[in-house]
Amino acid sequence: MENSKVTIHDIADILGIDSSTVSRALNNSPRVAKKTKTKILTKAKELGYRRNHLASNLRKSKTNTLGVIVPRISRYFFSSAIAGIEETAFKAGYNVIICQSLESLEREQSILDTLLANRVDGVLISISMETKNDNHLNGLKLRNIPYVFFDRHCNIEKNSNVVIDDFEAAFMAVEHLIDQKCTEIAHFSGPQNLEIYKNRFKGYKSALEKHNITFREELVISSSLMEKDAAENVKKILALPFNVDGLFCANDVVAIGAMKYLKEIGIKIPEEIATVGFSNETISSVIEPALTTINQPGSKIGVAAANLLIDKISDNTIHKTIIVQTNLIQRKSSLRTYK
Amino acid sequence: MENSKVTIHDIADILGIDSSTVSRALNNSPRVAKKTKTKILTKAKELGYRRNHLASNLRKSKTNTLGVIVPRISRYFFSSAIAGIEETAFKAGYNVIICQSLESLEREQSILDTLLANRVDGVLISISMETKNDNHLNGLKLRNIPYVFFDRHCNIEKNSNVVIDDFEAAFMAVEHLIDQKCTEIAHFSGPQNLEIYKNRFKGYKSALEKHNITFREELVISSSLMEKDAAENVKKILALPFNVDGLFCANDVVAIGAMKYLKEIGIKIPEEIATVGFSNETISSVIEPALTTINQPGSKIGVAAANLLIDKISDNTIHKTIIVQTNLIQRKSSLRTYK
DNA sequence: TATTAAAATACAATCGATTGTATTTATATT
DNA sequence: AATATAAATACAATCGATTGTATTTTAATA
Repeated sequence: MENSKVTIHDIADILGIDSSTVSRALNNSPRVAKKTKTKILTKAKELGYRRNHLASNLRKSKTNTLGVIVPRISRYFFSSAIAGIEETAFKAGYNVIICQSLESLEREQSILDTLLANRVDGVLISISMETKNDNHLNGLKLRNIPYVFFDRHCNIEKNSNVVIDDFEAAFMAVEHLIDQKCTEIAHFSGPQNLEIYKNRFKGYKSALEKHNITFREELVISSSLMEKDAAENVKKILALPFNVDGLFCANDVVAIGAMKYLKEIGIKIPEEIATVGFSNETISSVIEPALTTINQPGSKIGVAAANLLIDKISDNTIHKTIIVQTNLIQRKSSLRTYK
Repeated sequence: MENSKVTIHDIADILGIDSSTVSRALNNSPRVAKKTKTKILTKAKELGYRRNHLASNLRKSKTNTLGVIVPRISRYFFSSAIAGIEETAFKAGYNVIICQSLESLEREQSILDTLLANRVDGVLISISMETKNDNHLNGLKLRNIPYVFFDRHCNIEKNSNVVIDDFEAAFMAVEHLIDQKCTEIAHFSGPQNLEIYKNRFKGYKSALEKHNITFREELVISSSLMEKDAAENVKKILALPFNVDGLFCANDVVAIGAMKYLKEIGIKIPEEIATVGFSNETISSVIEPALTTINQPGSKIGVAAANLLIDKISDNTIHKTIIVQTNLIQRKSSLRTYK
């Protein structure tokens, strides 16, 4: 007969011992004799006892809850990161509150308020496109609540991050285009306040330099990287007096938007414009031609971020940046027969 | 100077009144004089007071937390449902714990244990493919913890559900294929223990009957509806002595898998086989030809389910089934020039 | 056996907010 | 002004688990 209302006092009363001993036994404290422990554990099981986390947490002033803030839960990368976070957190006895900023700084701030009100033990955050710094994390800093950035981070010292090497990944992607004999490569970049897009841009530029390809400012277009931006960006590029034959996009969504528009106006991919994206969304393997892209291991990043945060909860003086390996997935959108 | 350690006692001490009055003031009780209320509220704001939910919930024995169980968070339908749930729950002052069963009954059971241990106030669940009934919800029933099924439900009386009309949607989809002059329509169905797949099948059959098209058992294939099942299913269908010219799939994932394979072996879509899916995943508008499918409004379903659960939390005698409207999105995979 | 150290258990305060009951203060009525 | 009534506030127990300190029991040593 499982009854949720069984408390340590009930067990104590039945066994004629003190509730503090019961508590210690249930926490496997060495201060309780083995014989008593088994007696208590048996009775607890028999009565269907379940620890009341509210009471326990109140006493310990811990909530065993982590807050997670992502721009959008429906993006495949974030949903797999969340899956990794949940998995790790649960194993360590933490619950997770998931919130989406929808790319709005204002929402991000109000979410942080909510998380504070809920006294989370730590926060995992991937910042919105509008976010320029970590000022709005002041509440966390003041209360010494640890936080870890993952993927979209702030370039600020003494922060902890789990990220990929955006520079290297972009470098790899662009070098691949060059390898496919592209000579005029355009780049669709994201908001330049975000480190990841800055670094992807730097990687792009650096790859061009290495291979002695002229870098042209006009071929770099920053946008919010939504599907709706794609056609506009493509038009701008095509209006230029350069014969663009390669396109490196800072995410898959804009890459796919661009491909759709290019196909619409009859430009062949990859023959006329070889295209590479970033993130490996589910759609990318489905579109035709399938999109070459950088694979970001979402789940792995989630696991690493959660573990780092849990470490920081016991010792918030830890400052660490973990870099997770990415790889280039070569698909048809960029593979062309050498001319 | 915001300090998270401010309690009602601090406020009470400073103002020289009792903490119970402070508590009542903060809860806007009519038992406190207006003047005192403003005095307390002002001081609370000044000190940066934040209610400790742990203490409050312990006393009220409520957690203000909802549990959500979905098969897989990365499916677009579920992530948008979750977004709707979060939104609604937050507004009503609830937190949400999200868990994924990964289509495993065993995991679903252990998640329910975790949710019980966390004393959630209610549960929203979309059952796994392995789940056959609601026996494993016994823990919830015993403790009178309300729960609401959404999308994937159990066909059990006195349960509350937020669902779509799978029968009607399937009927609509198949009628559309018939309208496109398909005469031998195959159906890829899901596990028959799930109501939604049973109903989609019934809708399929009923549409055939209405239009005097012979129903053939061999043209119905049940599988787990994963991408890996698709090619296998298609092979079975093509091996039959019927000239299949239409395909209605119980979800988009298997539909897309089927399309990929059909294209591979040179069968033209929609000319030779017109195809319709179910759920409107993101990929479906991207694949070529774009997939005709049933649009399930995930966010709307999430909102409705959360609202219904919150209602049940105040009165668990409510038993209600809400049906959310779907619509058919016609795309190229099924639209063929009339022969 | 007496004494001491160590092991096991009991006592009691605490975490912060809530709420039924008791008491004080203010207002209204005759 | 005296009394009755209502309004405002104070008191104190409670939710269930944890934990420092005190006490009792057991084991060890002389």
